[in-house]
Amino acid sequence: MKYDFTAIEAKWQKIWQEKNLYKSVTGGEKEKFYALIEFPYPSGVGLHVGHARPYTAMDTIARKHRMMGQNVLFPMGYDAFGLPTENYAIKNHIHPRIVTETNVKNFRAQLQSLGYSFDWDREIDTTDPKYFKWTQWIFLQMFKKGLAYKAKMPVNWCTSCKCVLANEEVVDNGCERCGAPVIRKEQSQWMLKITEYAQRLLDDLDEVDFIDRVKAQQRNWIGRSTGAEVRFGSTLGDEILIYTTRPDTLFGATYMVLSPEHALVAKWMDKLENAEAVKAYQAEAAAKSDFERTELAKDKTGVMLMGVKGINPVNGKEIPIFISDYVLSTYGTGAIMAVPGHDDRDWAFAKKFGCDIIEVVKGGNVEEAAFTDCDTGVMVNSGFLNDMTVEEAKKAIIDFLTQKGIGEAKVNFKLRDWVFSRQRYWGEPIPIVHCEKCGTVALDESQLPLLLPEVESYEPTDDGNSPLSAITDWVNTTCPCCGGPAKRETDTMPQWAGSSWYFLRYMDNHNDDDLVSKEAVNYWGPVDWYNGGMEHTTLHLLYSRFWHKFLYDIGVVPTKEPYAKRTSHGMILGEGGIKMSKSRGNVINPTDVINEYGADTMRSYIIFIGDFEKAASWSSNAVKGCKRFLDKVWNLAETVNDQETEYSKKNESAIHKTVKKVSSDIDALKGNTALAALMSLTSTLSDNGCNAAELKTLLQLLSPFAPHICDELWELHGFEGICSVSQWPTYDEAKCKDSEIDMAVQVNGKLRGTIHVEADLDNETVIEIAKNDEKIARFLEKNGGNIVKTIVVKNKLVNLIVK
RNA sequence: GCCGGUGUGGUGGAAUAGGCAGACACAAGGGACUUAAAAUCCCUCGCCGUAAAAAGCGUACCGGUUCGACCCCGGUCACCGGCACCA
Repeated sequence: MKYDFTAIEAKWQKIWQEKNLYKSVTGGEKEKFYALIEFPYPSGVGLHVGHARPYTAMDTIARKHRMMGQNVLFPMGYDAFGLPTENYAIKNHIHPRIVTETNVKNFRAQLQSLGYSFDWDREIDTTDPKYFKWTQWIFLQMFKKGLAYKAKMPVNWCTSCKCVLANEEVVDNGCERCGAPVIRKEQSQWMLKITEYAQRLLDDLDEVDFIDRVKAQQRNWIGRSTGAEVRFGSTLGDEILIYTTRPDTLFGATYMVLSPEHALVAKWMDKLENAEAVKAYQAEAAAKSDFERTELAKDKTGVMLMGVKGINPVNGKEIPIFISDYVLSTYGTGAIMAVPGHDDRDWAFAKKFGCDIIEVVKGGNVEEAAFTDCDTGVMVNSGFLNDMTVEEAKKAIIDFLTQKGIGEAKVNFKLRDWVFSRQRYWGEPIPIVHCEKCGTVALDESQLPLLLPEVESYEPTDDGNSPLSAITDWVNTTCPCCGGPAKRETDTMPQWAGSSWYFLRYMDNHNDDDLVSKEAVNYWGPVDWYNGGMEHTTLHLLYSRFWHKFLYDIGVVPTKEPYAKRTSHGMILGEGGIKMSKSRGNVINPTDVINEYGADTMRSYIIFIGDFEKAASWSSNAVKGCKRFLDKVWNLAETVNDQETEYSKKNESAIHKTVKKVSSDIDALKGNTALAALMSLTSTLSDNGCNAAELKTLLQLLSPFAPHICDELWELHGFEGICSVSQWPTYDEAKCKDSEIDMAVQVNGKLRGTIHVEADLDNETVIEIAKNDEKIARFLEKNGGNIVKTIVVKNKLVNLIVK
């Protein structure tokens, strides 16, 4: 019989579905295992091979854990709100809901054709009102706790999407999604106070098993720094609050810099002798895009404020004050003390503007360059701090500032609050109304979900308003508080909203009364293993940790962290290592591969392609290699016609070794070497002859990778039950050893031969055999010398040291 | 500049509690089967060298530790990812 993968795969996908084979039930005796992958955005293009990599890898893990007897939750859903759907809808005059439905249907079919063992009863869709009811509910809870607030502020505005972006969504000064330039725009926006959770988001990284690069990237993004806030005086009487990480260098502060937007500048404007120049600089800075502001980084610009001086609180010295855009209004206090002797930027600025440079830490030459790498230095020119180390001085100055009431220790974060509103149609409506009398009022929970109105046009507007603002029927409503006329909030939520909690909904997706039941979340939480893309590290992954901590605080979830473990996969590149793209025409469609070679080949190849964490390039030839392997397995199975239940002596150790290797490799995300081991085992069994017991184990080990062919061969050989839910084979450590082995023989650390010996011989015997080996003996004779030392690594090698 | 990572045959990649570098596969070459092709099977396949061996060289580069280093340590270079005037 031929290996007819098309028929086999259709047959088994149907059986799995009909039997609900991969259903997970909440509760029970079995140990739970919650495996999660990032749900896709169902775009019109369909599933990409880039999706297939993490999905297939996690499917092998889920399948193996299920076979090991665990209760596995492995769900799938759709993150379906978002701009591409909306843009497609606008262009083709189809409602985004219809577009979404079509795309989801297509995605589901593609996912099923790959044979993933999802529990399809738990499928979710973020655009389903039954789902986004709870997204809105969480927003309301945040609003009630003061974590969601509206603020007018400069925001990132994507010129193409006509919509604001979160800081996390700006990449290289462009839009993360479409790449169009991002400009700054003053606009009133909904914000979420993620900064309130900054310390906890940082601290709790210690408690989770995330790969290091994810942790490092999140730590970087949160950007904690410690230092002090210090109140400087001014000759106009106002206090100037600055933040510094180097309070020890306070005596070296020779000038101050305020950001151009700093409130004191406006306050002082009337009294400034050069108000015109100052205003001109402010206007110039405001007109600069973020891109220009960073482009010009090397050349410092600024204007001195004439008519006011700062007063250094530790020595009473009057120092000049500048405004310059190298000081950011959004970080710290928007004002700094400049210590040119020990900060590169201050040094560059001081040189250009002729400010004094004072050395306060010995060790460098501050006339040549700022001495910044000075942790081990000793203080000078610093009054009572003189002769202290930098570390001692930091402590002493903070004590001093605190005592005198002119400053205190302060922690700062780079993390900013999350800009949460979007001026687009296809997102969750924000369940808020604006009432002239009562102000900003939350909808009553009983009014959730707040549905999107039907509209004729979803076109975004240039004036910064959402398309919803034009739907007066919908906008005009009554205030839930006073019953008077009120207007609905017309901005919608960003795509990251629905994905910030979706893993909770999988646990209990049919619940109409709660976001998730206590029973379900206590049983399934936290996610045991979450795999996803590195590109989400400071977006979705951080946001969802934040939401989860909030839900923990209000008692909805029992754990501080949503995910116990996080791994990440590398990209799949096109043939020759070039990025896949439509314009290059090198995009691989999984469906084409499945049609030509079958899902099992597709799955095997995507696992075999290389190191899971690294980028890998597609190779059509290598796909054929995996097909050949499955053909070999098929052909091998055809040679088996006995009813044997024990492994043969000949194959025993090979089988045990392979069970061991495959078992550990799957959980180490090393499916590539697991498959290599299975290829070797298949060759061994082909050479030695294969009995039913051996075939059975081979099929079980291969099943997580290529489940269809294994279920089919299992059935053809009359094994009991279904292979993909059979019990995972075990191995005996003692039987993983060969009775005879090859050992390397080195002389002075260089390989000179090998000996074939019984395993586990004692050192003396091995050394004797090695010395008397023909090749070695000849070598020793030729090169002379006495053996002065011998090293034996058991069952591996002998090293003879000769002088 | 800061943080993280990577560097191994023609190619994808194996091998790290320091112990035979190149598993497994792709490509290439040779052979068998075939009227022929496809498929399949067998052999070769790091460099250099040889009739064949042997010897020599080889995991980005330089150096160190060790009986022994792709692996550990110090330094250098290249590339990839993230952040970036964050005081």
